[in-house]
Amino acid sequence: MKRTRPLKRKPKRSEPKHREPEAVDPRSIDDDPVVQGILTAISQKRLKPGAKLGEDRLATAFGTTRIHIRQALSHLASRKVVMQIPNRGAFVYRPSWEEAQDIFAARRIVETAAVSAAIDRLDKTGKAELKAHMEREARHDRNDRWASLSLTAEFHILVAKLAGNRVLLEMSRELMLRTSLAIATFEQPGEPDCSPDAHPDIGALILARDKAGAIHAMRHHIEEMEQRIRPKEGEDEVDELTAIFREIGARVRAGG
Amino acid sequence: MKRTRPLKRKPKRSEPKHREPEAVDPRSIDDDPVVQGILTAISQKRLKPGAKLGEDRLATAFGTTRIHIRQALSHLASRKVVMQIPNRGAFVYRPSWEEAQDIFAARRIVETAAVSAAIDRLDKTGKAELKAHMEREARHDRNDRWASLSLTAEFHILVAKLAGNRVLLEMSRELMLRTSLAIATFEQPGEPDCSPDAHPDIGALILARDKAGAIHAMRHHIEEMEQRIRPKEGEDEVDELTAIFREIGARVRAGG
DNA sequence: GCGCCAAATATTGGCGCCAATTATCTGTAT
DNA sequence: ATACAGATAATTGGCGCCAATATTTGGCGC
Repeated sequence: MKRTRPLKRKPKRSEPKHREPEAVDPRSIDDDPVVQGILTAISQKRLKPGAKLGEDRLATAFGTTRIHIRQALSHLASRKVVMQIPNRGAFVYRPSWEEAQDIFAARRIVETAAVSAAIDRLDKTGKAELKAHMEREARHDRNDRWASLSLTAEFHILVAKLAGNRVLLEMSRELMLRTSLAIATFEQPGEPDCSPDAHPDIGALILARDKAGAIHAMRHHIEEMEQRIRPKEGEDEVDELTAIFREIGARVRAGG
Repeated sequence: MKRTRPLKRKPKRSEPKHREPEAVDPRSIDDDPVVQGILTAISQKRLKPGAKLGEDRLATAFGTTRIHIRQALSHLASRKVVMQIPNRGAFVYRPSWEEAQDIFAARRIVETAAVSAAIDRLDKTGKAELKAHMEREARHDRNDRWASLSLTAEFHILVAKLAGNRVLLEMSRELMLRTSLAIATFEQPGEPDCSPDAHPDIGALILARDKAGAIHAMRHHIEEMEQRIRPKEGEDEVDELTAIFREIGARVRAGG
């Protein structure tokens, strides 16, 4: 009973009728700190596939309640980022070898199409964004593994954004995440995810509006990534989560 | 739990070394009856975009509890099939005009690639499945609108299945659903979703392994669907009850 | 009659408790 | 020492209750 008069934004209330779900801010669960935290932890490979995501542990780490955690986990399960097993809990999703290959194949399809569309509708703003990203990627510290991973993902997301299709952008985001899981599951130790020189090449070809060349470069780039993973048989992961979540939870509480 | 039991403490308990979640039943929430019910109701256009999905009503309708309904609704919200607004409830998702166009553009990308892959790996089983579906579609009752809609969707899903990529298949399923919502939102009354002759043509071209022809036919087919929708300005969406009562009132006034 | 304001109602959101299930630990026998 | 079995702790799943918010209804003034 504190805000008796929030004063709706538009005085255009011609309809005394009710049913209008529009005109409300669609704050999604994607903006949830827990979801964001787990997502970044996964994309930065700080959470390994198969790791257990206990509800109580996450709740104390993020400083929220268990119900909130459950909502976040079931959302991530719907996006196939975590795997929920009845009465056992939630685990970071571990794709099969076939699924990993399918993810890369899907990325070849989606991202080559994104390159094509991005070139078609490339304008001044898009060129500036692309150049700015290439600057950042050229200048970044290659020894900082987390920054490298973030920049790598951002490049592909930026290309999808330049394509101007929000549905395609969503699909690219999902595929990027699942690629992280696929690579984390099947990578050979010590190798980077992307070859460092691929992104400048692709970016330059996009800026030059060389559609065939850019598409070929992107396809080749994704194939190169795919060839760095190998099927593997059995391995058990060790639980190292407490420290990670403690740190992430502290950062979230601090308001980072 | 932190200090719920100060009586007996055995801190000797080690960290839970979790078993690898393999060899468990992968029963997902997609198999949930509520999710399936809402999904089929939407794809059959029995639930219109913007319709309110009240928890209590759904709970009594499906004969289950409210918590179960909430899980199903949040899952569907993660898949962008329903829209959840805080403190207001869940509604059938209503895409914007731009999103509807993006959905069709994404389908052109994904489904032409699916056609290509399907032709590449077409084998005896695939040919048989395709022929069987074409038989069913040729023989079905065109006046049964729900059956027509189901068969239409099944054709596109079958092509995605023949492509042999599960990730691509998931994406096609999502796009089919969202297409249903886009068409239901922006369709002109009285027109069918798919032109009736398009599927046999595409199927025949796939069976003939005419890759360029099949891709072109699929792209044209999707463009044809897209051209049947129009943006609507006067968004005065009259809700169902007022429409019914308006009609009844008119009839009463006319007939005495 | 029309439009705005306030009480009443309905619906959603969240938290605590307890049952069900799983995983772990301990004890005993081979 | 290993293996099996029972007991016990920990974790997840589900339900009821109650607060918070939105929607509808009723009332008042113009």
